[in-house]
Amino acid sequence: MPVSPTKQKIFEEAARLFQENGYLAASMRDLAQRVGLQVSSLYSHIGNKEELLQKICFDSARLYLEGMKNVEESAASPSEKLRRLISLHIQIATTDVTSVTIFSDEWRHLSEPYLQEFLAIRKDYEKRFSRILQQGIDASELVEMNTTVALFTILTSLRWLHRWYPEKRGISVKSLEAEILRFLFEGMKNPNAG
Amino acid sequence: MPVSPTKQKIFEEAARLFQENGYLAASMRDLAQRVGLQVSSLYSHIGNKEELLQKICFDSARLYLEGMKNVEESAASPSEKLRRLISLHIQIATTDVTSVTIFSDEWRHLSEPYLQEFLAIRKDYEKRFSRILQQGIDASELVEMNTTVALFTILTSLRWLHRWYPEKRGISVKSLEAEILRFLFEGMKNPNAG
DNA sequence: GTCTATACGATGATAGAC
DNA sequence: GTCTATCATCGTATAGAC
Repeated sequence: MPVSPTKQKIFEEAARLFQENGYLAASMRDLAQRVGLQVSSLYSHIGNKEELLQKICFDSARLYLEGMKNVEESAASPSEKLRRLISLHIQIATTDVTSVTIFSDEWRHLSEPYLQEFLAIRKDYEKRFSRILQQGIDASELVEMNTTVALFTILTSLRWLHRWYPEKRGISVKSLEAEILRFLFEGMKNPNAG
Repeated sequence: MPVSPTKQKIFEEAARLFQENGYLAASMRDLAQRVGLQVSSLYSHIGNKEELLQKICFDSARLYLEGMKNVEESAASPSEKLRRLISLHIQIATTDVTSVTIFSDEWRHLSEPYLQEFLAIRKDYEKRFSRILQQGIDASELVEMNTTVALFTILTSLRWLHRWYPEKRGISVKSLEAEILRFLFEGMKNPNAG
């Protein structure tokens, strides 16, 4: 079903506004001005402010979950799956910047029951991510390590991209990805160090 | 100069409140209730709400800068300096949880000129961190790599600790630190992989 | 669907008595 | 320094005319 152009624009401007100011500091008055409507007119298209946040958060979550599903169903080795997951995060962070920022930082302003639902999805994602790490260890492709520490170090380490990338387009996504993958897999120590 | 006990308590409760709710969602009414005063009485001790945020942000910044200075002035090798810096971050994140959370996430609500001042300090810190990375590369202790990517990957990768640590005391700071240092320096690939 | 007008609560902050 | 009382402002959201 098609979404009306006005509604479309409201969601787009909301994403930009939430990213710039944060959800709480972004007012419906600001949003209305950007869209070119009176505040009350917004409510002909949406129910309330949080609905905007919900859509952004759960749409982003879906991107990650779909990516995870693809990776899980592939026949790749555990470490190759891991590479693809990291690549997925970089891809999303660099192509859907506004959404990812909100998804990453503003989900905490969801009200119940959406907050619980969101956290459950995230926990599920982390669990499936951890499982792949463990499979890599079991297959001796990855070194023996605490998978919880590894999980959060990996996931968190990718969370500067969506804030940093829009400003510094000097580096291509391709080489950025190669650099990050090398860092996480090989570490930064020179193996030939004296 | 000593700080009055009431003022002390106001700052402590503010730190906790800001951490739990975020700066914007934390109201002076909430704070007054926690301190056990009427709202107006708070203003006998502080000028305004943002003053609380400023103190927390710049106090935290000072911790990192002092740590950086100590490391820079030491005679250690570049990679040893890097180890100490990472250790510093882990130390601060696990001992000063409330402040670090606010320092990490809520600085953006500083108003001018404090915001600019804060960003300048942070930029200075990142520059000095990068310099040590570059020295490590020049000394062949670290592998050839993009120092910007490395910088942000390292700094960001440590930013889950202050959110995660308070709940999961199962692991000691010592072994947490060892695990993280190993991950960042050696990577997660098994060097003996077939 | 958009407008004008408005309701209504919460916010940070102040005035002035004690 | 603390209190009670109050202010001005801004927030989300609604009512009802066109």
